[in-house]
Amino acid sequence: MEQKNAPKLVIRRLPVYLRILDNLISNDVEIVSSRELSDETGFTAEQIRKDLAFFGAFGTRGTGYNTSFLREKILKIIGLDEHTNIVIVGAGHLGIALTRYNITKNPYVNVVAVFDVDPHIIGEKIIDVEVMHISRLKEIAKRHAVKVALLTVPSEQAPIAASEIANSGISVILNFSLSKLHVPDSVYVRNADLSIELQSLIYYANSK
Amino acid sequence: MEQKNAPKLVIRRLPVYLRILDNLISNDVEIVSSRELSDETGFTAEQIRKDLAFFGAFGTRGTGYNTSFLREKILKIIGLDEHTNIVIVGAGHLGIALTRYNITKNPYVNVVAVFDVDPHIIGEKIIDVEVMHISRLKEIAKRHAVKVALLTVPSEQAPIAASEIANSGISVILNFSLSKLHVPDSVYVRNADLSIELQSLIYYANSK
DNA sequence: ATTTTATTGGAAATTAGTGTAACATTTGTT
DNA sequence: AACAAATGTTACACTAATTTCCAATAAAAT
Repeated sequence: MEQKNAPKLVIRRLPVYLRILDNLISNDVEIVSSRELSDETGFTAEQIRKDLAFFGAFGTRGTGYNTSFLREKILKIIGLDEHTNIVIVGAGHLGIALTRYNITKNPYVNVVAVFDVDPHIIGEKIIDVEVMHISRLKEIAKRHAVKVALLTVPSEQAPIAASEIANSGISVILNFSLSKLHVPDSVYVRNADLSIELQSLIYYANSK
Repeated sequence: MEQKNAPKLVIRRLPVYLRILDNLISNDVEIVSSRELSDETGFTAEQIRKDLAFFGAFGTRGTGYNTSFLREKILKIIGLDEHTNIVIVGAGHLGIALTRYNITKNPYVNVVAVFDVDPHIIGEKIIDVEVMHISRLKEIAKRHAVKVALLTVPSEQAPIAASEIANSGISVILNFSLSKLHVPDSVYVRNADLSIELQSLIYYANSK
C-alpha cells in the first residue's frame, strides 16, 4: 500500500488515535489539533503529526484535523474500512470476555462465531454469537471469509486447535495461550501473553 | 540493581525465557544453548545471548546455560524471587479468567483477592480466591502488601475503580479497560488494551 | 596432549525510532 | 492586509535496539 514499511510502533499508535477520534466524533467534535491529541494520548504533538504525515497529508494547516475525515483515513490504513470477520476459538471465560468486548466496544470487527468442544455450551449464545463445535470451523471460516482467529483455549489444547485453524484457511492467529504454536509459514501468529505482560510489569513495580 | 537501565524490550523477553526454562526443568533438561532457546522463542540466538549478558555472565562457554541457575537469575532480575501479591479489580469474565489463569499457571504471582461491587458474587470463590466488595480493598492491600492491581471492570467504572486503587496504596495498575486513567504520578499505569492489539494485528493481516 | 567443535560474551558497527527545533506554508480571523 | 494558529517538512542529535564479528573458553574427539 505504501512505499516504505511503516514502523511497528506507528502502527500500534494508530488504533489509539482511532479510539480518541471515535470519542470526539460521538461528542460532535469536528476538528482536533495535534496538541489536543497529545493531551489525550500522552504522545507528543510532533510525534502525532509525524505519524500521520507518514501516510499522507490529512490535516489542514492553521486548523487541525477533521475528526471524521481522519478517522476514515486511519480505518483505511489499518484495513478496518471494511468489516473484518474474526472467530474466537475457546468459549471459556477469556473467550466469552473477548466476544462480549468486541461486540459491544469494537465496531470494526465482527465476531462470526465462537468455537469449542464442550457439548454443554455448544448451541448457546454469547449475546448474539453462537457457540459451535470446532468441527464446523472450516465451513464457517470459508463462508464468511474469516481472516483472524483469537485462540483462547487452555494451553494443552492449543496446538490441536491451532492446526484446525490453519487447516481452515485462516491466516492470522492471536494466541492467548501459553503454548508456542507450530503452524505453516503461511499463518502469522502473534502471542498476546497476559502472564508475560504481568511479569514484565512486576520488574517495573519492583524498581520503583 | 544495575548501572544502566535495561532496555524495555529485553525486560519483555525475560519472562519468555523464564517460561521455557520452567518447561525444560520440568523435563529434567539441565543445559540449554542459546541456539535451542532461539528455536523455542523465535528470537535469534545472538539476541538471546546479548539479553542475558546485559545482566551478567550466566552461561559457560562451549556448553550453554544451566537451566536452573539461569532461571534463578532471571527470577531475581525481574523480582519474582519472592512471591508478589496482586489483586484483581472486576469479577467479570476477564477478571475470572485472569484469576484462574494466574492461580493455575503462574507460580510466581499470588492473587490475594478479587474485588467487585455486585452483591450477587461477593463472597463467592474463584478456585480458592474470595470475591470481596471493593470497600475492603484498602484493608486487604495494606495487610498483604499488594503492589499490583489488574483492572478488569467495564470502562465506565474504570476511573472510579482506579482512584480506589490509588487510594489503597497500590502503585502499579495493569489496565484492561478502554478508559484512560488519571491517577497520581506515584501510580504507574500500563495499558493492556486487547482491542488495540487486535487492530494493529489486522493491519498486518491485510498487508499479507 | 592436541585438535576440533561448540558455545558464550563482549566490542563494534549498523539500523530504527524518538525528541527537538526551525520554518515555510496554509487557513481562518480580525 | 495583517495576524494568529496549526500542519507538514526537514534536519539533526540522541537513544534504543539489533546485528555482526570474533576472541575466549570448555568439552569432546582424535
